[in-house]
Amino acid sequence: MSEIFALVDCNNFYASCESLFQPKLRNRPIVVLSNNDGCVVARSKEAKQLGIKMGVPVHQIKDMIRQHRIAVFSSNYALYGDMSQRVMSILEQMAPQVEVYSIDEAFLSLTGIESYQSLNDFGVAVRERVQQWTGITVCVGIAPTKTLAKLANHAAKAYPATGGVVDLSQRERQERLLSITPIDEVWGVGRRLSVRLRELGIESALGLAEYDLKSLRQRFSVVLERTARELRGESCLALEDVTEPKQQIVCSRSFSKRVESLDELRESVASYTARAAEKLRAEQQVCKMLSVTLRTGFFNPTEPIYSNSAVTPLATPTNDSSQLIAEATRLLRGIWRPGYRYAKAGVMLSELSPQEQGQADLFCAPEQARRKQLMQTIDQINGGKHGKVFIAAQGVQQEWSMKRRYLSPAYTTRWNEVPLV
DNA sequence: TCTGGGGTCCTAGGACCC
DNA sequence: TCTGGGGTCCTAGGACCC
Repeated sequence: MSEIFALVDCNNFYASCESLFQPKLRNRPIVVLSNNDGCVVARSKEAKQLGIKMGVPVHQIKDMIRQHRIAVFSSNYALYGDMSQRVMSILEQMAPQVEVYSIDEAFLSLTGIESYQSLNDFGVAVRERVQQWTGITVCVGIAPTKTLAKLANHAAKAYPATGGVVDLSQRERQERLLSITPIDEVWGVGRRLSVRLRELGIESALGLAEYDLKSLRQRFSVVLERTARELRGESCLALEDVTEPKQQIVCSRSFSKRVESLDELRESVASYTARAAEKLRAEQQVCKMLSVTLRTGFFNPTEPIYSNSAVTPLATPTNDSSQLIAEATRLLRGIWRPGYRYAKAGVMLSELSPQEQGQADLFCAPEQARRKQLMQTIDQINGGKHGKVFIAAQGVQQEWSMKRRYLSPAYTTRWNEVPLV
């Protein structure tokens, strides 16, 4: 039996989440900004129509914002994460297997459902239910490989006449779409590769699909060869519905202002470490390696540039916040230099392994057991996220912490911010 | 003034071993 | 005069994704 995948992708996800709770914004241009309110990371349909590009720094479009009365939001990940879970749980009810691929998209396995339901009807049903139950509009692309399903989804978004569902299970339809799809829109072909492919005369997705596989592998890599095979309809990428444990955890942020003092840097690095350690504990893992990075800005040519990082192994693998903060602070002291205006710092935990459960506790030192208890208690109070209880080294004022001037309320995750009707 | 953050996979090349 | 070759492991860097 041949495989069938669907890719379900939310339309303009962050912007849709925002307008959902402010109906007067419907049909108006909306942009959502990156952390620190730096660049545009999401746009409503109307904002796209105004020609606002993904990733553009917000200060470059401030005239447009005023002129077209564009609604501007800081990223509100509490809201988007919660809406995402609602959408995903509907998909899990409807499809036998689901791979949550990102905050706003999921691959489904539809293998076998054709015997009792048309693929297109299934796509339409998914679209309608998600719309009705969450208010979010999705598009559905259906095809025998993930890469083709991506392409189908792209077409469903680009051509409203499709009604938001494209079934590419027929070979003739695949070829027609491949021939009109520019090479850089193929999943797995980024900016660099598309330049090199065009030099070889490969302009369209069809061009890549029909290119000699062996020379693709020789000139590029097995990855691109796989993409070409997938475009031909040969499934090389399986549905990964069991999530593998993470291999590394990163927490880094740009500051809201330039930071020079070691004290403030220490606060920020302590905060990022605490956040990373929370994620590590939520994963039920421990880490063996810790690294700290920091850098100045590099857009301003008049400022001296400096960037550095330091890494250390841990004596015993751990996920204890205070222990990790102590090490991170030590690393930071080693790479901090006075006289620079720092723009960003970050922490990375790596060489992760599963946390030992149960029995091992019996033999670990009482002090260690107490610390473990303390971390568990903190996580419980904070609900597994960062919250009210924290370690003093993180600082209280946090003047460096990121700008979020246009943050919407936590409509769905905080009782006192629930929308009133 | 103002330019995000968090991940994965693959490859080439060096170190080392026999 | 003649100075091997194959294998593994690790790391840094490049490319991609959202």
